[in-house]
Amino acid sequence: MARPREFDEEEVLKTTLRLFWEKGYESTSLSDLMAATGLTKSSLYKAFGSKEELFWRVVERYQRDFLDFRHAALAEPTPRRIAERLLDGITALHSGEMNPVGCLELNTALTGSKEGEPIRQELLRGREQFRLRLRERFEETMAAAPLPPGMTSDDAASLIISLIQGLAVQAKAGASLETARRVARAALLSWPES
Amino acid sequence: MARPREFDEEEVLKTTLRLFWEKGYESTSLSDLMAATGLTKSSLYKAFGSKEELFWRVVERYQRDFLDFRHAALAEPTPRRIAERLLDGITALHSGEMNPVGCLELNTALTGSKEGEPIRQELLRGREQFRLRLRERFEETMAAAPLPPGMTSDDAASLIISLIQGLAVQAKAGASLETARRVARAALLSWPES
DNA sequence: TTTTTTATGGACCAATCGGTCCACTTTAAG
DNA sequence: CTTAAAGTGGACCGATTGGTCCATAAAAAA
Repeated sequence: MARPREFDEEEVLKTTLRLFWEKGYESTSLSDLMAATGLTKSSLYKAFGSKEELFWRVVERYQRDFLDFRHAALAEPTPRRIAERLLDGITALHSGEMNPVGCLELNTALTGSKEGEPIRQELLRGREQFRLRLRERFEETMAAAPLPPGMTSDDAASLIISLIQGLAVQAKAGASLETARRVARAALLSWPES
Repeated sequence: MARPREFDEEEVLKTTLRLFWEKGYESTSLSDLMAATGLTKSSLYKAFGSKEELFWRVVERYQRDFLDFRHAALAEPTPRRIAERLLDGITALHSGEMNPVGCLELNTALTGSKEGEPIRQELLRGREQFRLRLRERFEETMAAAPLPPGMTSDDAASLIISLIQGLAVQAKAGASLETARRVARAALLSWPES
């Protein structure tokens, strides 16, 4: 019963996702968002509340649309298969032609002003939560196929997380798809086949 | 033949190193630097030229004082020993009680405004240069002791670099010394002892 | 057609950014 | 003692930051 939106919210979220992904939260300015979406500040704030709320909407979409491979990976029946699918998924994510390089969350989480600290903390919490889920799955599946001898599920989870972050940094630095693939393959050399 | 400095340049560089290290280049403001050093903008600019020139002075010191373990590592006689010393060095760096967490260069290199782009590119160049030196040393020393079977010197160098970056991210996220040590050990499980 | 409700454009805000400028001080050389 | 050179403090600069406010526009409900 009022004036209708002149823009497509989905479209705007898609556009802002690309921006935040590429530059992280703090380095993406309202001006950037306005220029990329064609919207005015008023429309953005009316529709999304604030820069931060818009960001969280975007993170939600990011996880749903681009980090979905994590669920499939965790469902695999052996440690090696889990690790493989995780590293493959990350590699594919970073080499997607249409995707900005790097990881939205990592690009946001590393540095920034004091104002951005709560956001970084929150992202960090999510990452640690995933690490715990990964460790749990390693624990559950190491009966089906062992981890590399001498490696605990905790070691393995931390190692894989470190590799994922490392690959994200490399991607941001311009590493090629082949490089990422070879790193992933090399990292798993000692992981027993199921 | 003029008025003498009222501050110790070494001391100022030490202080600004800590700031840039913790927050990266762009997230460290002139106000931060002034507050931490007790100097005015005039003194800083007179002594160092600009924020960027000061930053490069600081990077120089960082590499000299904190990244020196890389030289020792590259001088080791086998691939595994090289990799070990690199990962140990990074682990020690990130767990130093007096050090800010994370890596000065990584904290600067990931995101920022368009103005900071040249700085990020330059840091990136240095990183790639080190990767090439590492690959070269793997190539030279793999006669003395082999790399893990199926891993080329290029794979190995990219893998170790990825791990180093990953460990830096983890450190920034608050990972403990023990965690870092276990990741390093786990990563090298399949590397033949010399 | 009038009223109500929402959307939009743009002016405006204080705070902060890196950087410049200049008056003033302090020292050593002459 | 004068002069020249360098250091210092602080006012000032334009640009940019995220965010607010209000007048106007548009459409559905009455």
